[in-house]
Amino acid sequence: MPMTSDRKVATRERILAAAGQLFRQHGIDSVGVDAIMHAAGLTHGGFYSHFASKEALVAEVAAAALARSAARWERISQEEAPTETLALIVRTYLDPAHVAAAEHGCVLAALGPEMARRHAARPGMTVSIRRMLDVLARFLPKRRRQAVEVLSAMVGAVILARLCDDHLLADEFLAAGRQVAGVS
Amino acid sequence: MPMTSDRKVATRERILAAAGQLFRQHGIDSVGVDAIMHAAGLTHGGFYSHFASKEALVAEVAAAALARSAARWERISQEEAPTETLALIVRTYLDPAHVAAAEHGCVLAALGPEMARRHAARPGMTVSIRRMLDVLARFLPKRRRQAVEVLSAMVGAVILARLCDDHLLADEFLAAGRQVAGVS
DNA sequence: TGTACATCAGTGAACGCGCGTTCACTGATGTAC
DNA sequence: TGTACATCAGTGAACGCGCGTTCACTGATGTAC
Repeated sequence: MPMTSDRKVATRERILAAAGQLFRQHGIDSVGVDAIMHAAGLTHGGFYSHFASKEALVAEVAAAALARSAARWERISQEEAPTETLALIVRTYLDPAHVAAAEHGCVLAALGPEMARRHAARPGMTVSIRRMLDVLARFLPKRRRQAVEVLSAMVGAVILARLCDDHLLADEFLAAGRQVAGVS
Repeated sequence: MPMTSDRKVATRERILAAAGQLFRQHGIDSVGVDAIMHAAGLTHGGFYSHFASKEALVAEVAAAALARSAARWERISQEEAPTETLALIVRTYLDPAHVAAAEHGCVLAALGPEMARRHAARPGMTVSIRRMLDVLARFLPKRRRQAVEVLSAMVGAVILARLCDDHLLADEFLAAGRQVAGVS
């Protein structure tokens, strides 16, 4: 085999990362295969050595980017003190920096409705949503029931904060999400 | 003046309604001017007698469709018994029918992130978000603070319910939103 | 009331452009001997 | 170890297509007299 498969895997992951960032920043339909490959340091023709179509890429990006978020929450829950975990997750999520930098933020808040319309993307995202709920539930007094409330409130709050023309109102949404989680 | 201006206003509103429905169903970038005008019973060339550009239409659709939601909440708050208002708004929003029919539902849940990227659309939406918060605050024990929590949770819950591959999990999100609002 | 005129909402062909995808090619790399 | 060969990730020109927008036009309607 010419070219180690390690190298191919690395290139593939560079494409996934570039696409994930550009999709979250500009939306899926506003970013072409050309722009993605350019951001990954390649030319557009090579795209089809890695993915069957742009739609196939979209589904993989959704799954990969959200799995990264879920994995980060799991890592925090293992490495940090149990009393700090929830506050760290919630404060990082409901932070003006997250509102401002959608391209590095949560896929649910950046692309939720767009991904919901692409049926191929949904199974991969559902898996990660469950993992995120599991982490939250372990650190909330009302467990699972409150985990579902907190995730809903966090996603909604970031989306509404990004939509608002007014920083004070945006901050109200972020504070409201923290309130639902019981994090000051 | 040929053609009564009433007729022009009616046509314009037909275009806005058609665009609002198609955008919520398929996303903004997936719907062309051609498809919008066809849905409004016209041909594409006439579009520019009513709007300067597709972007101008998008901003007007965002403002108009969300203003409709705000107006409906206000009407409910005036016409229904005060003890029923909150439950009616919350149960209608967090209903499987709303999850299934995005094209007739709330613009925040159907197009939030897409609209947040279009700066021209944000001022018009912020006005309606405030109106919706004002209605909710009047019927919630913790007033404004809880209104911001409830709107966040409702928007997040519908988006997450649409994203889930699993109806049971989707229903959990809807129930969680009702819980935040204190509506059984 | 009837006729000539002006207006402009709406038509449909045409435009330049960027999209997703294809394909013949290249050249760096791993394998065989 | 050195050489010939096979593989295939990545290149870049080309494709057909649908997009947003323009524009000369038409014909229904309101206005003037």
